[in-house]
Amino acid sequence: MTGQVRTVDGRVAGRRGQATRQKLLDCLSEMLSTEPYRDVKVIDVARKAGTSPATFYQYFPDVEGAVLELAEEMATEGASLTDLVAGRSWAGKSGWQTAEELVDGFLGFWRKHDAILRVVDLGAAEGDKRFYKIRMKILNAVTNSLTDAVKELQSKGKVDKDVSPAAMAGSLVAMLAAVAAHQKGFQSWGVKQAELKPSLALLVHLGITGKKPTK
Amino acid sequence: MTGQVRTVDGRVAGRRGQATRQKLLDCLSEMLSTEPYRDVKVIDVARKAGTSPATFYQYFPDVEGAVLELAEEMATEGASLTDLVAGRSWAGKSGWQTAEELVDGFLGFWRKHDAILRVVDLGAAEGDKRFYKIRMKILNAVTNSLTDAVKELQSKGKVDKDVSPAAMAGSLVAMLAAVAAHQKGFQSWGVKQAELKPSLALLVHLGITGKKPTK
DNA sequence: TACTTGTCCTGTCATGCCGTCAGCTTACCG
DNA sequence: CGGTAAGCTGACGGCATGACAGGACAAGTA
Repeated sequence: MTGQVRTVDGRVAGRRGQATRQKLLDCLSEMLSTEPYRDVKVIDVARKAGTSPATFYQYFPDVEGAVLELAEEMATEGASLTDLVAGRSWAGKSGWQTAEELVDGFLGFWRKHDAILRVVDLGAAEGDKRFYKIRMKILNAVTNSLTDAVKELQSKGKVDKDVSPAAMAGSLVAMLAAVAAHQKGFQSWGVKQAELKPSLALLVHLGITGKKPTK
Repeated sequence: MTGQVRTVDGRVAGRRGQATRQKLLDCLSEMLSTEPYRDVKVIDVARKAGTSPATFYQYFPDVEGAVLELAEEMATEGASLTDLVAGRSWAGKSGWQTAEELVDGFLGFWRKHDAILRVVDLGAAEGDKRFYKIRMKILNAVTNSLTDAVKELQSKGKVDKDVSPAAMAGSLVAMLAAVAAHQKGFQSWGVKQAELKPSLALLVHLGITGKKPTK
């Protein structure tokens, strides 16, 4: 699927080249989690990786290009988020469990990749289609599954027909993403994770099934 | 409350100075809505305002400093968001109306200030306390009111005791903020505003009262 | 009108990052 | 051993940054 890794000027990267490239990505990733995106400079990344700026430009057009690469990587891993919803039951006790595990898995994924996700979020909000696409790729994994769940419940007459499945699923996923992005903020405000998760799970359950969960 | 406007080197700004300062802020605001935050340069803002970079540095320490100024301005205006919740009823039809108007007001405010809010969001997510404080100031207006609403309904026995009012309110507000921030994204994905708002209002109503609304 | 005072703006400069290129070193292969 | 392509870097013009000193300007005073 993905062709060979290539340098900006078209050469195919060999073993050594790929290693250098990866090292640059690793350093960039680390820098993103320790200082503002706006202040990340090519020269700093290069220095940290023990190489020169010119080398950086051999593998990436600019910082944004490298960030996109990191984001793609993460998005691929994010495909596994589908498993949090697909094929699960929303009835009775297992419905509550489904909601809880979805919240748990989502927050965990976000915490793991928070630095790069921040930048993706910004890019998407600024209207950059490339970032938006990546964001969709991650969120769609969950959104589509949730949309299907609502549709199915609707067809069984268990959920009001006037709810738009896509809009409901989208809203819930946006909520999860937002809370996940500001986890630290919530904490410093006095709201503990232990309280946050049940609220989120409750909202997810209410939104999908329209009913209070049986725990 | 706010003392006199001062330049970086301590002089008090007169009428002309304040006008220049404001013009710089206006131009910065406009630039933020037309290009990525990362690419906004002092020299561009100055050029746009018909002045020189040196003038910019007389009023602001850097771009971030100026953005903070814009954000403070907006936060002050955002205090009026409290009115969307304070003193409203959550019972019966008026409860549904409260939810609808909250969603409407919130999305409107966000759309009006989307450019600056993006940057505030990023700053907050990156852990910058100054931005986080501003974000709180805006969201708290709504969050606190919602928290009170939940507490009151709990005391009347209408809502389960095991729900944390703060966590629930915080989650809902985070959802509204997130959806608001990605309004354009939703649209381009095929979800229309007309479908989005009812879903959000429904979730708000469900979250606060625990019950389906009567429309 | 000429002078004074304080505000306001800009020309200029040292510094540092950006992005590119030519050219050197290294690795692989016949 | 020589050829070829990959891999890396020093160096350079260009531009943004941030500081300063000094000029332009408005308003009050004699």
